[in-house]
Amino acid sequence: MFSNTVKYAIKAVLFLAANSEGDKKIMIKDIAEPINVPEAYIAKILQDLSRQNIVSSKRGPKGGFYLSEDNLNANVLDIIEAVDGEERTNACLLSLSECNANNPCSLHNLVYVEKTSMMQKLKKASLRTLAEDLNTGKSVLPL
Amino acid sequence: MFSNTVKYAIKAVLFLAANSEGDKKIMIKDIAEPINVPEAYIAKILQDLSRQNIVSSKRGPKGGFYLSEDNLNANVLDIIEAVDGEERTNACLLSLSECNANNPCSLHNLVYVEKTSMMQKLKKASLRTLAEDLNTGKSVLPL
DNA sequence: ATTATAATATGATAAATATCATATTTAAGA
DNA sequence: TCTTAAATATGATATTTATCATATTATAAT
Repeated sequence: MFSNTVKYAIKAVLFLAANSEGDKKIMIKDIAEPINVPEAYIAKILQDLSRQNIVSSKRGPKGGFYLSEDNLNANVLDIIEAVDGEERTNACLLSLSECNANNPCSLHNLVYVEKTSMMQKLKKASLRTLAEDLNTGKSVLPL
Repeated sequence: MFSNTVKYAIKAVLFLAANSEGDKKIMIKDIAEPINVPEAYIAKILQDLSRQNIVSSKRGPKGGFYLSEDNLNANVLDIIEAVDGEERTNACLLSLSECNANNPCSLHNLVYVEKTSMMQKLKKASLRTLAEDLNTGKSVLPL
């Protein structure tokens, strides 16, 4: 469903959301280990997300990654689109360039409702909320 | 969402479903062109699907690919799983090995309903039905 | 039987994704 | 201001996915 990069990105951002309070910063190695993602790889992804203002960072001693209040208002779809590009999430399941109710691919009618609803859900849930779920034990971060 | 291979496989099989009546056979090149997929690539995919009894084939003159009555009873999920393997379709969105209601990843609660429902739909619709939609103009095959 | 035709098997190449490694830059603290 | 700690930038390697090419095998028709 999602690429490794997207999964890793989501995990890392949610880890930050759940673990950095205020402007407390977390180093790459302290992110990589608990979410079980190769350090150098998650570093590259976080650097990219930082450039795109999905996460915040500071270098030097006592530096690291964190989420600003603004960052916390983002949602999962924002992360997915930052990594994969928007076209990809909106793309037709069979890659028909113009796939819509008037010109539906064979799967469009079948799963359009579910697909749209899924995207909505991913867009509605803020990182703040998801972090709360993690901290109250309502959900867990993958190994 | 799906890999190119899966998309191509679905397109090719649906094309066969919609265009081979009875035991009329269609050659690779006459499949590749209308669905706009590289000939050598779709050849490889169809050979694989043939080995897995998703499609039927016959070599030599007047040979080609077709769907037996039995093949026509399959569904889209069968194709996806033949190409990608079953694990992949059932996998957790964040790759948590044990992701379920008791131990849900951060996205599980959020989209489990939609994801499950989508899989159900892909499983319920037989190739026969989807072919009919194509032939009655209710849906189109991607370019 | 021979020929022509079509899938099959196999392997080579290319492109994209994932992973590893490291020199450079920024900033804190002594 | 020097040292150290952190992200950043960059590029190399590996793996997977996608694509191309071709020799082999089966079969219909002559």
